[in-house]
Amino acid sequence: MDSSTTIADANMLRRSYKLFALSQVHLPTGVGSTDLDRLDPLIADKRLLKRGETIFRQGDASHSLYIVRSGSLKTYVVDPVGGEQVFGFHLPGEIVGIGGLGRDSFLGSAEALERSNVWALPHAQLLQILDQLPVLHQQMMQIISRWADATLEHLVIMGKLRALVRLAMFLRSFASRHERLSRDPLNLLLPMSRRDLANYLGLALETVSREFSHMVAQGILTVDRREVCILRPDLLAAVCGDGRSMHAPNSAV
Amino acid sequence: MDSSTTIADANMLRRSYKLFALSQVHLPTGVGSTDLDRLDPLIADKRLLKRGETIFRQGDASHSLYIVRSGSLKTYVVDPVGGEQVFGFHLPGEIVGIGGLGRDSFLGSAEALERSNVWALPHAQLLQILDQLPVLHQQMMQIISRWADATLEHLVIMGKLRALVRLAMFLRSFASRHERLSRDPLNLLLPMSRRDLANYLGLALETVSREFSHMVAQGILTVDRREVCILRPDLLAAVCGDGRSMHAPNSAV
DNA sequence: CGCTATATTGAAGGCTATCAAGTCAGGTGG
DNA sequence: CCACCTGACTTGATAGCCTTCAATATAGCG
Repeated sequence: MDSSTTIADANMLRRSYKLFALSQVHLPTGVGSTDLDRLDPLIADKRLLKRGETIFRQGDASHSLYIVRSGSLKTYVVDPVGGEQVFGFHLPGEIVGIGGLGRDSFLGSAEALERSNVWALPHAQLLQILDQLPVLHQQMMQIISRWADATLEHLVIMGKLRALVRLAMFLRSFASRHERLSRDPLNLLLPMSRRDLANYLGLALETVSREFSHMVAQGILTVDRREVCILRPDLLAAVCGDGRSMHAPNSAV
Repeated sequence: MDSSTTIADANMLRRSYKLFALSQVHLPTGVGSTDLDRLDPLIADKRLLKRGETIFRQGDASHSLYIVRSGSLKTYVVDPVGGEQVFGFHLPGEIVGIGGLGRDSFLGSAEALERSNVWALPHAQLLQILDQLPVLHQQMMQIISRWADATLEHLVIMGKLRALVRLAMFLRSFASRHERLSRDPLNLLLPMSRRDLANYLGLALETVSREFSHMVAQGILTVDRREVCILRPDLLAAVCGDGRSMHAPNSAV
């Protein structure tokens, strides 16, 4: 990295960070909600969604990316026959609609899991900004990169893992996202229903419930509705590590 | 176009070429073999891989993008415990990068399934090529978008579909890629082993073999080792359409 | 020619889906 | 305020698809 470039871009970067502040990308300390708040007047399209409302639906014309400001969303596709497949849950600071980039329409739908605030960022505006500030491309790439990461992780989970391991891996992943939001990574509040979670994990609703109970019985966590408390992070990690295949010995403490 | 835009795009591509990693996408249709052939003298690093050799391995420093010229590859990740998960198979004309996807190192590995020719596009050369083929600038998002398409299709397959349906969907998808290569879409030559295919589909090796036999028994196709002949495309499509859930009646013709 | 890897096929068992009943929380209306 | 109802969740029993173990057959290869 060339330092003069870094310095020269510093100003633009600071101005532009507000676009991506608190996004999925880790930002330098000091770039916080203040910068994001300065973006406020630039965002023309702000929406307050109630539970169950959608930002966009599969097939809608795609012209914007969306930044979750509060609340949470799920994204999913409906396959031709009517089956639904959830492929992500999105917390504040995260960006949805990436699947609509470079296409005329969205690949899937995005629905609010609770009362949520969402900011729309039109592609045109985004491209204009990126053209003027190449430095931001790295930010953009990291955002897309994170999205790809999450998708690949999802694929691994769906691949050939036992139900217990799938749930454990999800909880660990969700906990780390919780932490990024300065929330307690051991006290999770799941915004999604058991049905959505089960769908995401490629399991039946009842199986998810059963595996929750299983971990509670082992003292790994406590569960009260959608409130999950991780009592033994070490055991939770052990569950993920052990269950590599289909045949995991129950003897695994 | 002004120079600043060009520079901006170049930066964007420089930052983002790693995103092509693990993609199943084709080059944009506007970049056909003619254009690829024009690139020939520009490509310094052309590699002939034997079966089992890798272009790159998970964790290697990522500095190049790869175009499959002949043969075929598989991309996969090895999860911490040793399990392997195949993400995709890549035919001629398709792009395989590696990608730390926004990182410095590759997210997975790419291995030749047969004797294959692969062109490497190091960072510096990529920039030159992009200057000569500005169409790539405009279509990069579409390439990413196609990658997203393929990944989501993979997710749907792994989600909650019966083994028979997974295999049928894969065959249809593979047939369409065959067709894009001007090959007979009804006479497939699968480059991957049953093990890799099973892994990709999230099934056991034997299950894939069994479902092949099942379709043969129904007269949908003939199978001889890795040679698959689709006799009844209509029935194959019906299999995909019917088996939406876990409980598909065997009565389906 | 024999060895190895790949693939097919069979049998038994397990993990998970499905069906079903029951519990609980939240919202509504009398 | 309370009864009722609806939806979300839990728990149990059964069935089924797929995995695993095991044996066999065939193609590729030195």
